[in-house]
Amino acid sequence: MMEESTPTDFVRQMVADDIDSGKWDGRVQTRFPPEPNGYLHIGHAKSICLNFGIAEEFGGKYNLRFDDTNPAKEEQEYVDAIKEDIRWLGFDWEDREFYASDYFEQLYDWAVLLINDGKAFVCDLNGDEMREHRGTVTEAGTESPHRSRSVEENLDLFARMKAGEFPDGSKTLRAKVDMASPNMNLRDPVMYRILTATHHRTGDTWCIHPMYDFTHGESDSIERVTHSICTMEFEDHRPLYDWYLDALGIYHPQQIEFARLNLTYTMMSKRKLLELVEEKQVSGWDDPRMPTICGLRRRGYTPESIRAFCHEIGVTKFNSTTDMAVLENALRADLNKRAERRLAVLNPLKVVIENYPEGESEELDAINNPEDASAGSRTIPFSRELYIERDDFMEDAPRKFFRLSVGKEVRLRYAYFITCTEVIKDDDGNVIELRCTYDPATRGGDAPDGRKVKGTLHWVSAAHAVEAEVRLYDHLFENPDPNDVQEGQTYRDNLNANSLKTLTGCQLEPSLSQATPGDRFQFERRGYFCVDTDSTPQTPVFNRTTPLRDAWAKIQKQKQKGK
RNA sequence: UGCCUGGUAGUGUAACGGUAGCACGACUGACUCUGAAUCAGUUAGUCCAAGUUCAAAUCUUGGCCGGGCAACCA
Repeated sequence: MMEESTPTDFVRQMVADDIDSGKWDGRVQTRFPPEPNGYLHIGHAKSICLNFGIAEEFGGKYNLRFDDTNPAKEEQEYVDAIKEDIRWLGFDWEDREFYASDYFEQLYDWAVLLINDGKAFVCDLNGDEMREHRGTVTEAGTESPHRSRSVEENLDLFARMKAGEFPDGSKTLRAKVDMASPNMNLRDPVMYRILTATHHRTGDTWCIHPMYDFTHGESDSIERVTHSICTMEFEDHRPLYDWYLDALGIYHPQQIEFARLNLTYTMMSKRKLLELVEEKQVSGWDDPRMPTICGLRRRGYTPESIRAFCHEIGVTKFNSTTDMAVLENALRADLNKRAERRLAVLNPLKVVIENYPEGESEELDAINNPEDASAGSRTIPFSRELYIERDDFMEDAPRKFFRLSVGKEVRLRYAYFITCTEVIKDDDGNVIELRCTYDPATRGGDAPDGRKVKGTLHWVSAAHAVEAEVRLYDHLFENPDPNDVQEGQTYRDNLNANSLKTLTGCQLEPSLSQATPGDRFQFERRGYFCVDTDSTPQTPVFNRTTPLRDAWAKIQKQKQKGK
């Protein structure tokens, strides 16, 4: 149990207080209630980590419950994807996988009970009429003309609604609360609507389906949930949550609201994410630029980094936007510790070592992960013709440029010191090849005479290299707030045209030919990369998960600004 | 305009009437066979105004500003 680990946020505080006071007999029971109408995103991860994390920390249980009361929008595909994502995040709900639709029978009985108590009635108003009767935020609504129907008539009508005697939308069951309430949710809310659609679980058994408000608290009650944690937009619904439970006189959990996650350069709106997918702005829900769990997974994020992030950002009730850099920091911190290093040249420039014998090669030792000795080492082949990164060479190099240029000596990582002697250009003046010499005495990367070089470059042996496609990703949106657009524009106008750059002809060290989809590496001096699901042994495809911090790029950027 | 909520460095958060702290970012510097990582340091904050108190980010009152709510969605 909790020893000295003090509560870190107001929700945990509340749970700890309840344990101390014995409010729920020391029990902690939470739930994560997704609607299976879309894919989970990083915002859901925050909720999952909160709900499930609290149960874990306080020795309680957590349920996965699908809030599937709207067959028009929900699909089995989403149920499967949601389960996969939560499992990947590292949570196990054991046998506690529930569906609101499992409670339809009980919910119906409870609705009948409310009718019998005179607390619910069948209403014939259509959508437009109901809207007119609802009033406005400043004016009270007017009661439905059907509000005073007798219990018998209501019972009869509701039974016939269930039996399918009336067309969709022609009648509703409504709670009799208060048409004058300043809280719109309490103005005789709809409990049931007639909606004929095949449900992914109940099929065509039901033509009436309960609304969220009449389902959620009741489901929590059935599952003996102690703390029903949800996002702020349900705060106004809490009075109704409480009203139903009290009217029914059943077990009454506590609803607690927290602020949803916002992240810069992306968005969490399920509706808009769906639009991006449907409009083919991205390749799918798992496009590596998407904030979805499956997108992050394909991008190369680790579940551990996502959980660490969710822990770091805390939980409050005020709306805020977390800097994407915080997520990236959690990612790099994790990957730095576990990703094996490899040498990979993304934009190859050919280098010929003139004093290295033709047709020969040798194996050099390379450390797999300097942060983890147990990762061991590997060998990489070296030969006369190599590739280095194009921007590791400059003809007119500034003083601070520590890399290669004519007459300068640098180290090839784990290999030799080389000095550039000549630049070869094509007819247009483009650099197409460098001629260099190497110092055989520096084998392994150290000079016996103790001389130092300022730069160390990554490289691959041309003859041994594996050719690959590499996809470079950047923010999906230009603006930190995608919805910050001019009049008449939408978030679409904010899409970053350069969010995906595909590089072909990249040259990787040969050990990478063994990599399989999902494998993560650090390409030294470049960033963290993972093998994409599109990858095949013939044409390997790597995604750049995130670049390494780049002090040199920063210096250049500052110089450009200064000019 | 009514109701519900909330305002602490640039950003995200902590401080439970008693020294405003942490993380990310930014900026220095050290170290370096990754211009990475690591280490050290700098920067910068209680929305405003009154009040209560020996003492207020915290309590009171009044402003100001932000978010949510008028689906037979969740």
